Amino acid sequence: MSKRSVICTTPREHGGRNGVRRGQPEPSGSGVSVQRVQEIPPPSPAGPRTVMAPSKPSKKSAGHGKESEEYRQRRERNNMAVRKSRLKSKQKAQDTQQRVEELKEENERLEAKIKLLSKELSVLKDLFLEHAHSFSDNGHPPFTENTASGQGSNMEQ
Amino acid sequence: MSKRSVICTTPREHGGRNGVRRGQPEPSGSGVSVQRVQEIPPPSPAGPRTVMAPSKPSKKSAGHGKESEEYRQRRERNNMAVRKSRLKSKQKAQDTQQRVEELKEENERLEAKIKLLSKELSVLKDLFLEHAHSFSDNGHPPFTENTASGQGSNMEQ
DNA sequence: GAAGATTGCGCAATGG
DNA sequence: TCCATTGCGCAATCTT
Repeated sequence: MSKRSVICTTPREHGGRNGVRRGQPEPSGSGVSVQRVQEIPPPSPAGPRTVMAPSKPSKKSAGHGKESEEYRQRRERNNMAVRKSRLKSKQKAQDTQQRVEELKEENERLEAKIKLLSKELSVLKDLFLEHAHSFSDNGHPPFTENTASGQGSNMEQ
Repeated sequence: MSKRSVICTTPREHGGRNGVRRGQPEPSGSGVSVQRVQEIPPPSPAGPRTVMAPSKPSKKSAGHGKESEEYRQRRERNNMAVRKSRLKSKQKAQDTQQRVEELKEENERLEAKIKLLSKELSVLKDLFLEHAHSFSDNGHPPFTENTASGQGSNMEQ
């Protein structure tokens, strides 16, 4: 069923990395609020390790620190691309599903039509048989083509 | 159409680690305490960074550190579930796509069959018309049912 | 070769 | 409580 998870959608933030990023205008196309919250409430007791962390983004707006400014901009763009791509993907899946429904419907229609045609054929054949002698009198052989085979059972799907 | 509402105020930082495997990650402050409550995290420390360090096996095996041991176990389980779920999802999408192909093929078959039946019907009708007089001689009116209408054009797809 | 599109992966919230 | 789903961000790739 449709599920509308109302999850929190923090536009940015979540940062897989440590989150928190310096203010960046960045109008994320989605038009989401650019609110950003704080994170990491509980400071780790033992001692926060910082392994891969570049260690100190003190001056983030540095010319082009790998982890600031341009980086952030690229991340944001990629995030948008990802959202877009996923939306598209989802849309496609939905379309495919719908296509299945449509095809199933059409199939039913076609089968119904086949049934009808078969029936008509059957009736006509009966009529033919019923008056076969008439043709015979005229020198016409009843049936010669595969057109007529049985009565109600035609089809070999 | 799942819509996302902006409600949650993500307090914690997501540890979107990179694809690297984390042997013994030590989520120092992962604020995993509260759960299911989405309220603004009162504490808004000025120090925004807090880089969560990936490893650093100091002594994470603390008896039950909120962010170690049980936490890690749960995360791992969830990750497995996620992988499984995604695999399943992907599989389903693939199946659906395949279903479309199958249905399309069947549709073609059905249409071909309809074409054939229509042709047969047409032929029979022609025969009927050709010998209509024979029936007339027998006192049979040519056609009375909707069964026969035109010649080559029957039905409205 | 940089920008955008995909894809795999992990996290967290939520549904069941 | 556990597992399943789902939205999201990051990073590696692939495509353009």
